Amino acid sequence: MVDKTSKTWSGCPVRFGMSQFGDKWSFLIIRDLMFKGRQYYHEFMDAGEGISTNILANRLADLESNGILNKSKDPNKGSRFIYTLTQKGIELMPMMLAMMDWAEKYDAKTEVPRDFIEKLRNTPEELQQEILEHIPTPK
Amino acid sequence: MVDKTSKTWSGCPVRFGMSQFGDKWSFLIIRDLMFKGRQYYHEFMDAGEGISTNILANRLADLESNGILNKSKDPNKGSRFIYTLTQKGIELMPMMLAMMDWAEKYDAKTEVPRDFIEKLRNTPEELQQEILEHIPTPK
DNA sequence: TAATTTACTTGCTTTTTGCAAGTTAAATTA
DNA sequence: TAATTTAACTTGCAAAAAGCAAGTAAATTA
Repeated sequence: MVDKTSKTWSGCPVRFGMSQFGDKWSFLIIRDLMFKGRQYYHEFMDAGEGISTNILANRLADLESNGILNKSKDPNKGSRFIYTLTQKGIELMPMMLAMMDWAEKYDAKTEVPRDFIEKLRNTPEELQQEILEHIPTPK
Repeated sequence: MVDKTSKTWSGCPVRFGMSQFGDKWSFLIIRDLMFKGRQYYHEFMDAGEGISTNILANRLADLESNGILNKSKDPNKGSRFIYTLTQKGIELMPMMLAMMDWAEKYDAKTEVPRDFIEKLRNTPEELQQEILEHIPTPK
C-alpha cells in the first residue's frame, strides 16, 4: 500500500507523489478515470487488470481521502456510486502523458492510437484540452 | 479523439510503465540518480528513505534488467559499483518533472528550490538541458 | 597477511496482497 | 409488496512481499 505513516515526507515532491498515488493500482485507476471514461466500481473491476475487490476498495478510499478523486451517488441509479477526478487529480495529466510518451517509445507492444501519440508530440496543449473536455466531472 | 472503449491500448503504456518502474522505491532510486547525484549503493541506502538492503538490491537489479540503469565497476575503486541512468532512464525526466510540478502545487511542505520550480514552469527545455548536463553517464 | 570497506545475501518475522465467500442497500421483477 | 437481482463493498484466510538483523564475499588498506 501507499505509505502514509512516514514522518519524513515533508520536503521531497517525488516522495509526496508516492504517498498520494505511488502504487501500480492507483496509477491504473487514474488512467481509467482520465483516459478510459470509466467511473463505476464494476468498471474498474472489469478493466481486465486483475485487481482484487478489497484492493480496489482500499485504493479508491485512499485516492478519495487524498483529494484525487471524488465519490458521489449516481443520480440516475441510487445503488451506484460515481467516481470522478478532482481538479487535483486532473492535473496529474501531464505526468500521465509523459509516462505514455515514454512507454510508446520504449515498448514495442504499446498500442497508443497513432493520432493520439502524434498530437501528444506535436500539439500537446491541444491534446490535453481535448482529453479534458471528455473527462466527466462531479456535477 | 480519446479512446474510451478499452478495446484498444491492448498494450497499455501506463501498465508498461508500472511493470518497468511502478513502485515507490523505484521512483525514489530514479529520483536519486536523476536529481540528487547519487550513484553508489550506500548512497541510496543513506538517502534517508528507510529502504531495506534486500529491497534496494532487488530494485536495482530490476531497473538494470529493464534497461533503465546501468551498473559498472568504479574504475577508481574496484570494490564499488557505479549506478547510472541509461538513455531510457534519462528520458523519464519529463515524467518526473511533471510529478514534481504537481507536488509542488499540492503539497505545502514540498521544498523545491524556487528557481528550480520557476525554470520548470517558464523554460522547461532549458531546465531539462541543465539537469542533463549534471547527470553522470557511464564512462 | 590481517583488518576493513562495500555491496550485497540469507533467514526469519511482519505486513500486504490475492482470492473466495459473505453482507448490505437499492432497484427491479413477480 | 414480497422476492430476487444488482452493485458495491467487507471479511477471513492463505500466499506473497517487505522489513529487519545478521552473515558473506570480493576488493582495498594497514
